[in-house]
Amino acid sequence: MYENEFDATMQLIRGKWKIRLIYELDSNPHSRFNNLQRNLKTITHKILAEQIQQMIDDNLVERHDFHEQPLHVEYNLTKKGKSLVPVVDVICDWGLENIDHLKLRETLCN
Amino acid sequence: MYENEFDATMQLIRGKWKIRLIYELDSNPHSRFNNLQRNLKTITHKILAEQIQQMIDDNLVERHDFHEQPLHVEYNLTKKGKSLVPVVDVICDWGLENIDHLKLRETLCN
DNA sequence: CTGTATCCTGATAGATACTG
DNA sequence: CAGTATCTATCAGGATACAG
Repeated sequence: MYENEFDATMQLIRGKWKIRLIYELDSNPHSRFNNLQRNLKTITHKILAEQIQQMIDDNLVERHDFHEQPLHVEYNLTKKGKSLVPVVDVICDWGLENIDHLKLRETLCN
Repeated sequence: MYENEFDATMQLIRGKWKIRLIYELDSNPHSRFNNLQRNLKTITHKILAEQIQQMIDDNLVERHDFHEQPLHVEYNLTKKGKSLVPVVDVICDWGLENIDHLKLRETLCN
């Protein structure tokens, strides 16, 4: 149960790393756990696992286990997850226009 | 200093009540403190003051003190604040399409 | 009417170590 | 390689009381 559509949507993307994950999985489909951790640089192992799990629960990400040894698991955006990309883009674009670039450590969106 | 444009923008709208405030001030300009508290129903006095103050600091809201007795203060969206309305709308719209309506306590956007 | 200070609680993130 | 468990730090939100 959510307050409203906004809160409901925000809960899906609020997490500190979730947008990064959306962009990451959007540009690099079939990413493996280690790939993601490497690309997100400062993210913690535990936090990555946590945020991915939430996104799976929210049906934003799907997990494909190859049942190989050593373990081989790949992650992808679901259709629902992909549909969030343009939403996130709008937020980024507003930021690009309205946030002082000197205050940005890095640029995420085009 | 922010991580990126997305984080920077999110910080402005992340607060639990900020979108409500944006919509509220957008549809009812020149709102007074009591008005806002009444319309947001379950918000706490202290939290309202806090979130408004942050939005003033972020240059999203402007405060007009009439210097009357008893105190008379009105709040408005700044130009920057108004420019966030379409961004927030996009988030709401995505929610309208993707969140089960049965799980929503109320509807915020058209 | 508007605003501030104190204290408390729950959620989120991170460091670290352990498991199959 | 992928995932879990424990413990800790931080912060946002809220209850309540006080102040100009």
